[in-house]
Amino acid sequence: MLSERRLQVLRAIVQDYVGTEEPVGSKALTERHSLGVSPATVRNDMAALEDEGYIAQPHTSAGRIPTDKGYRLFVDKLAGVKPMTAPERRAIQNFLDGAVDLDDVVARTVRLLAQLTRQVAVVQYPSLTRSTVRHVELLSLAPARVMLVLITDTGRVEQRMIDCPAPFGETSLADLRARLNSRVAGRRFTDVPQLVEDLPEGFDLEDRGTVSTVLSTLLETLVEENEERLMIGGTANLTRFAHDFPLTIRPVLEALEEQVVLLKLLGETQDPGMTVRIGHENAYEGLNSTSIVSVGYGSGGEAVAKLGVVGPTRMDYPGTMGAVRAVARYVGQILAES
Amino acid sequence: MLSERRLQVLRAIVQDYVGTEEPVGSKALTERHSLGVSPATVRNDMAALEDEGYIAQPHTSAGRIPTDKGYRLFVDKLAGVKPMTAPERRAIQNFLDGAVDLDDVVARTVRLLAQLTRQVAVVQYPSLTRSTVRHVELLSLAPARVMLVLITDTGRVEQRMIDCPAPFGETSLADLRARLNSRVAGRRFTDVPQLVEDLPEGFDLEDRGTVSTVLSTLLETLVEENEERLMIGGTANLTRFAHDFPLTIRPVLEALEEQVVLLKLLGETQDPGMTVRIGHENAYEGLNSTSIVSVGYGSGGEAVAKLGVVGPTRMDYPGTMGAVRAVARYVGQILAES
DNA sequence: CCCTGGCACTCGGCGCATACGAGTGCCAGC
DNA sequence: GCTGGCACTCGTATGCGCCGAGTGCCAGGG
Repeated sequence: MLSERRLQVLRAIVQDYVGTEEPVGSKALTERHSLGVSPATVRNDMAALEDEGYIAQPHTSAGRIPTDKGYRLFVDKLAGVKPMTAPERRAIQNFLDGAVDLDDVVARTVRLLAQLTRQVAVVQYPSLTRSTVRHVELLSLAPARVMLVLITDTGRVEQRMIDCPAPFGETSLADLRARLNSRVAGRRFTDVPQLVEDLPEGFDLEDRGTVSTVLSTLLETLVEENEERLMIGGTANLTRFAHDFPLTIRPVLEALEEQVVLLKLLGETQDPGMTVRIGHENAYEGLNSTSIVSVGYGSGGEAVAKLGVVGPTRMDYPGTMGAVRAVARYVGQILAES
Repeated sequence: MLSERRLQVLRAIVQDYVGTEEPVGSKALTERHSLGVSPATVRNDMAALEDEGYIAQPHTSAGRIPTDKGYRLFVDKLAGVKPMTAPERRAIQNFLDGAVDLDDVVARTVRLLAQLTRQVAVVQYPSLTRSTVRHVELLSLAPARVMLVLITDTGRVEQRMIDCPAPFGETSLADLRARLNSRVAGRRFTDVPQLVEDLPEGFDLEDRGTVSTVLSTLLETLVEENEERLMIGGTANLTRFAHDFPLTIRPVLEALEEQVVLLKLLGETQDPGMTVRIGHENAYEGLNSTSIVSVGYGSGGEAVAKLGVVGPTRMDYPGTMGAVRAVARYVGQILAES
């Protein structure tokens, strides 16, 4: 177990390193923080911290920088979440209040997060898995052509074109629309398959083929859309910490384009609260020198999706966590209102 | 007017520079291209080309690199469009054929363009301005709450929530839906305002407020959605030509996030064919060291949106133009089919 | 037992001088 | 108008030496 002072030393190292982006030495530490002890003592503490793997030297006889393990301890034990100031909270609310639809909410959220944290922001579209069906609409575009429109309670809309095996009358369509909605409206997506199973039986023989086609398209849409989408913003911020590496920024950009990877990382944790994944804790190799701060958000108490930021491991964790938490909270409010 | 050989020298310089990314000298030129003259002669030609502003020296006594003006001449007069090979064409078609909806078409197009050109790809969603209304759907979610869903002939769907000034019955809604569609279905967006102008008059006094609200929301949606959206991909490719500059990549990333800027640049040219904007020809400062190759695409003969790539001015113009043109053609086919 | 000041040592970064070589412009000759 | 030759330029690479921040270790003192 580390002594209290050594923890303070670690905290000071993290803070200084995050601020200056340069390895921090014992002398500088004692000057900038009132630890009440001499550099020599700090050196001993640093040696101990290094033995334990919390900090490391990039080169012999240089200052120390925190390791992933050091950041982990910092986040878990040494740092709180820095709350947003009142003006910041107002700005967040104002900015989000102007949104006109779901796309706009997500787009604004991404911009906002990117600006607040000056890092890359990632916002997952509200998930369909935990959502409910608000309405299913069927439109006849041609005698044997139907458009299926699925509307969720989060305001998301998905549509599919369906080529029917046989012409399908306007009255049959209205009938199907009514029966379908009476069964699935307000229900969870996961429940839909059972709910519509026996629906074709209520129709004339000639229409059953079309009804089945429509239903299977609906189920397909539900499944496909479980591959949720992401919106990403603030990639220009990557250049801020790229003086050392076009080498490091490339895999990050690649990871950001591979939305599957990001979705997996975001989804991995079931923790309802905030998650911080530091450096090598991210399973994906290209993100080994970044940290991801994410949190669930949703309209009710229930989280329906995640949002977060991707930044260098040397990030301002308290500030970032504060911003992420605040934004998630306000987005939840906005979604609940609409 | 430049002599034939001098044009050949310019062409050789552009080709070599694009290949090697290094300033090209007179000796290397004669070795790699059979110009039939000695380096000294080439030097004279190069001096002439430099006087005319087609090439420049980064430093005294280094090789020459093409200027924007040089690239311009190259693109206009010296280079053709390199057609895709048959296997490439097949690959494009296969890749695009798998798309399930409009979002997917656009997403696949972006990926494809980025991979083919190894640059940043930009695809504008099919524009609503030149599109027609396929269907307007109205859904009653609560007594005084209506959802408006607008479906375009390109398969795009937009939805808006409407709070009605007064409760609105299911029958009135059905009535409005029918009347609205009979007027606007199949019509161009730009024509919609006149077409619905007198619609409220056919309704009971108590319903007119709601009808007006719905109509104005519809018109609003049309206008708002004229701010078209973009999808961008392949940003990781920026790092390929960034060994010299994290300084150059940043403004490009910023420009890519400012979709307004890109939309403006894409929209600026009315040329139905391919447009190449080289370096400073781009009005936006951050893109002064990039070139944009863009072309319109659409389902009929008519272009409804643009797509293209953003890359360094030192790009392979013939190849890029070939890829852009081919992709645009196939996307048009896909859209026409659906 | 822990803290402290002192001291020798390490090593990366910076400035400087030098050498190298690619490339140029010019000129005289064919 | 093309060519070969030649002197010149200048950016880059290389090697060297210095400097200083920072360390580890140790002996002494509370």
